[in-house]
Amino acid sequence: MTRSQQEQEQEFHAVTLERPSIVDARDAVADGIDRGALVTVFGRCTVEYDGRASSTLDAGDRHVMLKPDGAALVHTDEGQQPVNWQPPGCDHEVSCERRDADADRSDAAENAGGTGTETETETTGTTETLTLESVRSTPDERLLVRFRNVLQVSAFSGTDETELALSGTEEDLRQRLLDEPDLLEPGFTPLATERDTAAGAIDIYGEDDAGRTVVVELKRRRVGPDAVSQLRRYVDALGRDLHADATVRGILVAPSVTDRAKRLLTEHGLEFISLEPTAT
Amino acid sequence: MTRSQQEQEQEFHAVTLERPSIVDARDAVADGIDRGALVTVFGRCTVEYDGRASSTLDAGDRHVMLKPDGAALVHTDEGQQPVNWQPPGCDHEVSCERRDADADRSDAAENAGGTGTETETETTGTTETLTLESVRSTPDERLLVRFRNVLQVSAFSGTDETELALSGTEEDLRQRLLDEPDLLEPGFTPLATERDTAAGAIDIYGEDDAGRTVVVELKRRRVGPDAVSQLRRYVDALGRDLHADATVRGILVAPSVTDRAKRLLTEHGLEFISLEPTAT
DNA sequence: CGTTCCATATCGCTA
DNA sequence: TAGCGATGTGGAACG
Repeated sequence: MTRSQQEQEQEFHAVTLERPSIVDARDAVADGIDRGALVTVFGRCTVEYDGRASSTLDAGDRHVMLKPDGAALVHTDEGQQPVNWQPPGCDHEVSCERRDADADRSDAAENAGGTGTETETETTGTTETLTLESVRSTPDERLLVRFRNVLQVSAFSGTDETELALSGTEEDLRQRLLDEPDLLEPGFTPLATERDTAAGAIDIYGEDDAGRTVVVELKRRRVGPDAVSQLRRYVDALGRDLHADATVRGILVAPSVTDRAKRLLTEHGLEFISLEPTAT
Repeated sequence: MTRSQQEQEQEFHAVTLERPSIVDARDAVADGIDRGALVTVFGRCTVEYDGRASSTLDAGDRHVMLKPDGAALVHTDEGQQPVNWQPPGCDHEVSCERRDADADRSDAAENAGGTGTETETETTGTTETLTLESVRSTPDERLLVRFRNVLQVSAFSGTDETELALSGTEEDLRQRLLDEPDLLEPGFTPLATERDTAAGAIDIYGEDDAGRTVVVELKRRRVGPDAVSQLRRYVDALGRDLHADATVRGILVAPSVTDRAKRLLTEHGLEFISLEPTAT
């Protein structure tokens, strides 16, 4: 094995502790963070969040992931979304805390202090907690996870230089229409994309065969009222930007529209063309 | 230890395999899924998705989570969001596949078939893959993760009966305004919430001290043009629903607005009141 | 189921 | 950094 291969191998590994002590867990998490690893902790914990909003979560068994870019994720056994999280850019800190054994059940006891209740209880078995804290600024946000029981700590190292190749996006729909403008209507001529107006940028700006200005708003999927409002904003703004007498057509391009959106389109003299991001 | 405690203990545990064989990994994943555990796999894999859109991801080291509710998450070491995923409601399947060693680098070789290239290569060391597949319908979607190298498989069992307590939401802002209507303006009287119109439901519907109809749209944070359009839709719709001569005021309530939104408000004769979800 | 709208939305781009 | 709009948005409430 060459030196290069050794280094690569060294980068691709996992360290796992099962049922570690709180202190061992702390050391493993700290080491993983220091080495730029992706760290996971599974166990019984409470969660507190304060920042754009505030939340608390009582004790339960959850999976926590700390990423080297500063992101933090707390997952329960349900849902695609984490129950609590922190965006990339945070500083992760890990520590041990000696807490009142009742504190995790009721934060009312948080300020009780060492009043002799630090003995073990039959339900918790320990008064020590593994504390994970992820903090960032702009906006100021703080996530706090306290484990009273840790079943597993892991630190994963690896490489991922690849990029996702995705198709079926609004960008694909745009290319499809620019490649074949007649899909909108015969004689349509695209003149610009992302054309700026006082209300924002128009997806596709062009002219119809009669020389009338056309504003095209693209959506990759079935649309509701919000997309109609968006198109309307652009048509209004362009009408002001150009002469007051100029005729501006607004066309929504999407696979389909809801009934309410259809009504709004009609109400405001806007049009709809059914088109999907990829050819069927 | 009582029987009840034993059962509870049995529910809270983790099974971990480090550097398992592909076959052992398959068995551990299958067992975890069968037992309703949260299963994680870390290793070098490729990912394919097809459904609402389509995507492919070349080989890299990633963390995969399979939840008992059918959700699947593929995480790299960066970003809060998974690089690929599947929503709850999927069926997870796990299997071993014998594949052409080059197949994971280029799917062009996928249909090559057994043409004698199944010998091990120096870079992969094996031609077997651990394949995770998560499928659902409505819409038809399929996620396929193929591991060439598995560093860890874990299956976590636990309980989480708690619910998140969250504050600082739009609902809090609504309650704040309903409790103290003068925060909007002296003499404001709320008459209904979620009042339905042809354009959708109004957050708060009421009257000012002069008996004029008031439409209030709430946002928990700083708003842009979309919120103004939304308010405008409701005001327009209510104007049609009521008599044509009725005066309808539209008031946007949020912590702050962007310049462009401010301009749109003025353009359409709408108003703005600065208010946050929670008292400062 | 589909529709509608909120979200600690997140993410990428641009001025 | 803030604004703006897309997202395989996800999720809940409602019809």
